[in-house]
Amino acid sequence: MKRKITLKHIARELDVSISTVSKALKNSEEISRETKEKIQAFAKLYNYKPNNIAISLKNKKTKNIGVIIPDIVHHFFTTVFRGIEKYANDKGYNVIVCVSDESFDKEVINMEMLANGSIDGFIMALSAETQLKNDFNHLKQVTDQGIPLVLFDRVTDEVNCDKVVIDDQAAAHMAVSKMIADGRKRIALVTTENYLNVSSKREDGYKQALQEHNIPVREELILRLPYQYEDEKLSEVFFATQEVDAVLCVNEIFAIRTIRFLQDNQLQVPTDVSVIGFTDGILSRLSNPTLSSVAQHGEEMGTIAAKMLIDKVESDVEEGDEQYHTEVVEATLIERESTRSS
Amino acid sequence: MKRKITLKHIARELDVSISTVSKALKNSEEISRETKEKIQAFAKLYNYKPNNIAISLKNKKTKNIGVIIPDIVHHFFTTVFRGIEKYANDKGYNVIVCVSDESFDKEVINMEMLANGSIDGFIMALSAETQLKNDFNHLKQVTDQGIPLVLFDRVTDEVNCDKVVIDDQAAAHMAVSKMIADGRKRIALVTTENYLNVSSKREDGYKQALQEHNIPVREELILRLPYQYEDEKLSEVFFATQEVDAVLCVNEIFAIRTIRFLQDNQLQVPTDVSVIGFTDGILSRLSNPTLSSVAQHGEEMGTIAAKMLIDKVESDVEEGDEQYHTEVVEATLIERESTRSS
DNA sequence: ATAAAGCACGAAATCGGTTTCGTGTTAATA
DNA sequence: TATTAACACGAAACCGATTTCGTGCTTTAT
Repeated sequence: MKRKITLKHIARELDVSISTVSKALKNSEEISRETKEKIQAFAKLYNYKPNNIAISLKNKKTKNIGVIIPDIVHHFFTTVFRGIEKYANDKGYNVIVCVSDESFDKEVINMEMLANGSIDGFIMALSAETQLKNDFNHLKQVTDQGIPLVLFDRVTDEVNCDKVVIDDQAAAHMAVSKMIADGRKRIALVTTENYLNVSSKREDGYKQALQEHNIPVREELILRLPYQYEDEKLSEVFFATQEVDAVLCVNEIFAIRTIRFLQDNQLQVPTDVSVIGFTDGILSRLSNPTLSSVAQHGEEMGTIAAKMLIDKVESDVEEGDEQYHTEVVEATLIERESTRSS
Repeated sequence: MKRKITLKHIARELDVSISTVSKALKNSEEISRETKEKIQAFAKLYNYKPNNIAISLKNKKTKNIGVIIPDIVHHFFTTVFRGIEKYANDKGYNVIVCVSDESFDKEVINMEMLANGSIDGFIMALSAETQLKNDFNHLKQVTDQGIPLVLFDRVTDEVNCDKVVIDDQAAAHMAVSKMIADGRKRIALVTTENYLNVSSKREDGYKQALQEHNIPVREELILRLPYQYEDEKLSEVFFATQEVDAVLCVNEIFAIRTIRFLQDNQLQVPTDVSVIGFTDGILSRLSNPTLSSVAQHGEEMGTIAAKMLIDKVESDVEEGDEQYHTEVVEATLIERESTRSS
C-alpha cells in the first residue's frame, strides 16, 4: 500500500526545503527552472496531491457546501439537489447532505455539526416542524457568524438571507384559471395541514382565482390532509359528499391518490373530473392517465441557489451592507391527460 | 457579527496557555478544578466549538464519508442513500455525495477530489459506463491508499473490497417461479442492454426458473431496451407479435410503461397479463393497478454498507490480512394488484 | 575593487487544534 | 532539614500545507 505522499517527503527525498517544494509545484518564479523540473517530475511520479484538509485549514475555505433538506426520498428535493450538485461540482465544490427528516432537532444538530468549519455555506429547505415552531434561531446563529445561507422553497421571512422560491400563489392561480377556462365550476383543493408555507400560498392562489371569476369559495371543497398520510378515508368522505368537476392537489401524491379514488368510484379523469397536481415528477409522467402538473423546476432552483451561495462565498464584500435577494422561479403548467376541457 | 472563537482567544482572554484551555475543555485531570470551571464557563458563554478542520488535520480522520452514485433522482439510490445517511449521522459522520451521472470520467474525477483527505472512506455504486469499460483503476488506487471502500448493488469482482448486494438472480427466479405457480406460461422479460451486471443476473434467474419448470427460453420474449429510453416503439413491436401472459421487468419504470402499453392495447392487468417489476418504489405503490414488485430493501442496504464502512474506518486492523465480506440482502416480492393467478 | 542588485532558496510563522514532555511550586516523606 | 513526589500548568512539536521575510551567493554597475 502506498501511503499518501506529502511535501515533507518530497523535500526530504530531494534534499530541499518544504517551502521550495511548495513553490516549485506552484511554478513560482522564485525557483530555478531545473529545481522546479526535478521537483515536479518527482511529484508526478509519486502522484502527489495536496491534502485538502490542510489547505482548508490554511485558507479558511473548505470548498464544501452544506445542504439540509427535509427528505431525500422525495422527487422535488432530489431534483433541487441535482441542480445544486451539478453547479457546485462545476465550481469545484463538494456537497455535504444532511436530512432533517422534517424534524426541528435534527435540523439544529445538523447545522451545528457543519457550522464549525466543515462548510463554507448552507443551502436548505426548512423542515415542517421548524415551520410549525416558527423558531429560526439556529439559522440566525449561522448568519450571525457570517456563514452565507440560501433558503429555497420552504422559506421564512424571519431570516435575512438569499432565497429562491416559486410563486406558489401565482402557480395555483394559473392552474385554477386554466380549469375555469376549461369550463370547470366546482373546483376542489386537496392540500396539507396549513403550517407549510407553500401550501397556504397555494391555497391563497386557489381562492383568488375563484374569486376573480366570481366563483364562491366553499370551505367544504377544501380538504386538508396530514402531510404524511397513509389512509384515504378522508378523501372518500370528501368526494362522496361533493359534486366536484375538478381538483387541484398541492402535490403529486395527493393527485395520484385522488385520481385513483375517482377511478375506483367510476368517475372518469378527465371527462368527469379534471385533476392538476404540483411537483412535476416521475409519477405525473407515468400515471394513467398522465397527470397535468405544475412544474416547479427544481433543478433550476437548485442551480440558482448554488450560484447565489457560491457567489456570496467567493465575494469579499464586507458584510453589514449586504444585499439579499429573493429569486422567483416561474412555475409552468405541464398539461397532460388528466385535464381537458369538459 | 460574532466571529468564531478559538482556543487562542480564550487563552489570551483568561491569561493561560492554549494547552491549558484545551485540557480544561476536555476535563483533563491535569488541570485544577477552579481553572477548569473558569475556562469552561468562559467557553460556554462565548459558545466555543472546536474547529472541525483543525481536528481533522490533527487526527487524520475527517468523520466524512463519500458516497458516489450514478443518479440521485432515482428511487432506489435515494433509498440506499437514506440508509447510509441515517446510520452515518448516528455515528457522527457526515456524508458527501457526488453524482457520477453514469459517466466514467465524472466518477474518476469525483473520487480523486475526495480521496485527498476529504473523506475517511467511500460507498459507491458503479456507473453504467464504468461497468461497460470494465476499468476499475480508480477504485484500486483508492484501496491501495488504504482508503476503505464499500460497493453496493452495482459491484464488480475485479475490486477487492466489502460489498453489499441483493441476489438478483434469486430474486428474478422467485418472481418468475411465482408467475409460473400462478399458471402463467408465456413469460416475457423486459430488461436493459446487458452491460449492467444486475440486469444480466436477473436474466439468468429468469431463464433458470423457466428451465426448472421445463418452459423453453424463447429469445423473442426477451426485450432489451436502452437504459434511458424515451420511446416505447420497441415495446409495441414486441407485444404486437407475441402472446404474452406475464412480464417480468427489471425496473419499475419499464413495468409501469409495460402496464400502460398493455392497457392501451386492451389487455387487462392482471387478468390477461400479470406484471412484476423490480425496485419497490413510489411508482409501484401508486400505479393503477398497483404493481407487484421485487423490493430491494435499499435502505437496509444503505445501513449495512454504512456499518461495514464505518467499522472498517474505525478498526485499526493492520491491512494486508484484511477480510472482505459480501453481504447479500434478501429480496422480497411484494404482491400487489398487478399479479394474480390466471 | 567595491557596492548594489538579483537570484535561488530556507527559516519560521500561520491556520486551530492535540499531546508529550518539562518545570516551578508546594506538600509529603525520610 | 533535605529529598522526593504530586500538582498545575506551559512550551513546543505536530498534522500538511502556504507565504512572508531573510540571507548567502553570484552577477552587474560604478
